[in-house]
Amino acid sequence: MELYKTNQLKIYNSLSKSKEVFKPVLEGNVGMYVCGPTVYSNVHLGNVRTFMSFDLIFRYLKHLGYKVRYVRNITDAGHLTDDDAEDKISTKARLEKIEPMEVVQKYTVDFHTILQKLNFLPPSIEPTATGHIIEQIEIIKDILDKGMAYEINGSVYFDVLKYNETENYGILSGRNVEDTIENTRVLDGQSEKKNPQDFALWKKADESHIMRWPSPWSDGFPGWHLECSAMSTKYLGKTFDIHGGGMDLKFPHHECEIAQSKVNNHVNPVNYWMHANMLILNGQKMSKSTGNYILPNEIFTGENSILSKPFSPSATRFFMFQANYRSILDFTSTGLEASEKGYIKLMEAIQKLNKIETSSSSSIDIKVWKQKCYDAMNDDFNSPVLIAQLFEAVKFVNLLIENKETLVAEDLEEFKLTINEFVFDVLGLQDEEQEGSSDKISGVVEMLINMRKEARDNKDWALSDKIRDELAALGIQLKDGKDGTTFSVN
RNA sequence: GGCGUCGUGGCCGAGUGGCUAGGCUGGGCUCUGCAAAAGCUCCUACAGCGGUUCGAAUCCGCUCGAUGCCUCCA
Repeated sequence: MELYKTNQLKIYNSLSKSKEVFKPVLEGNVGMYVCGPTVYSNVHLGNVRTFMSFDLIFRYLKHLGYKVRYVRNITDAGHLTDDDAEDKISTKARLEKIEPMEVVQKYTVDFHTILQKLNFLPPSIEPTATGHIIEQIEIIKDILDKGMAYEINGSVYFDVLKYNETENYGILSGRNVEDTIENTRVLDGQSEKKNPQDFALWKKADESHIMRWPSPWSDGFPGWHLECSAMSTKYLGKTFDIHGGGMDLKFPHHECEIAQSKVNNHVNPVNYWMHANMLILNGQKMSKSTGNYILPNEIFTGENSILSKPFSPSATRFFMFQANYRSILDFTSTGLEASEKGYIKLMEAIQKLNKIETSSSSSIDIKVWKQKCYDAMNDDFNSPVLIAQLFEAVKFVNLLIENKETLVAEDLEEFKLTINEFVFDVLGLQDEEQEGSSDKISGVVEMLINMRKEARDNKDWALSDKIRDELAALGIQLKDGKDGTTFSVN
């Protein structure tokens, strides 16, 4: 039987600001849409955090036995910048003297490379904005037909005030339109809009604009928020289960998506809105535009002044998951160091699992422990609490090795299976140490361990310490236990 | 200015009324030829002020501080 039938998953819904029991539209199936990156520069660690949070969510939903269709888009059409009315991708193209789609290609490849290093599962569908211009134009036509948008000088704008007469613009972000009127800054080039809070569905392109498509209104490009409505509806339906994204997209992006879809389809597009919180650096949000960011590759190579050393992808994943996805997380080198040590400790315990011997009785209640793991994840994907339970398991492993605790064969199997499922399938960690050391190296080290044992038996401390110290210098640490010596590669 | 979020022990980070996070660091003990590893153990905190309550880190109010959004942003 599928696990979701016996596990009550609760999800924090940004729309209701509370945890709700998760009930998908279609039993056993989940439709999830996450706003992907705008591919005009290298993806930074802050971007990665959001996608990693949803990678965890995707993995756990799958683990529970749901059939998940996970759609994560690539925004390759660019968005307007506020000062020059030129979109980001064509700005970058001019700067680097290459074609816009070349920029898109370059940074899409970078995005995929980074996520692969970090052991992300690929989404089910990864649609692009430029591949769905026709769908977007159709939605604009429909919104115009329904009288919720107006055309001026070849551009089309959504009429927020009119929409708000019958619907609630601000339902997600907690704003009300009256406040928005008073507090919207006056920006240049927006005077053609009826009201400052109206947002563009279609923008007419001026002569210099490279990325442009024909439409009934002008040669131009789609507005800021339309692509996600178009693609989520196309692949997941008018109402789907989960829509995710970074906290900074809540307003206006997601608010606008709701408005567009509501007019277009007369139903609420999303049942559960999920927002991942920001990763901060030097006390401020990581952001491309302010230059306050760190790139994943800089972590893997250690080439950044704030880092004391390089850190592996799995250590980075572990660091992220030691905080809840809804909390602000502060990125520091010392924080990563602490997580790395914890991660190594966990991996070492897993390597020791097959050395545990079975017993005629169990002194640990594995079912109780296992349930705590599920309880943690069922409580809005509480990965830090899951990790705390995994450290409980580490303690168990060490005690079992020393025969201070015992397990019968059946319990031991369940214990091993549960650890492996949560560590590798759900958290998506990898045993990098194991992969780094080949069988040949293991054989050589085992040989040296045996030689050292002979030396120790002969009380030849000079030789035994020499073997130990020289191996340590090579990054191989020997660990003397009651039942012999083991080693780990750093 | 408006709409939010947050303020937990040396550090990072869970925790929404009474019971415990967990990791890292540091101290002690056990084990060990020594060391490391491992185990046990100690350092027991909730920004401030007031209120509700038999009882609050947890609920309410105010103050202070931090931060996000309000313009593209994960």
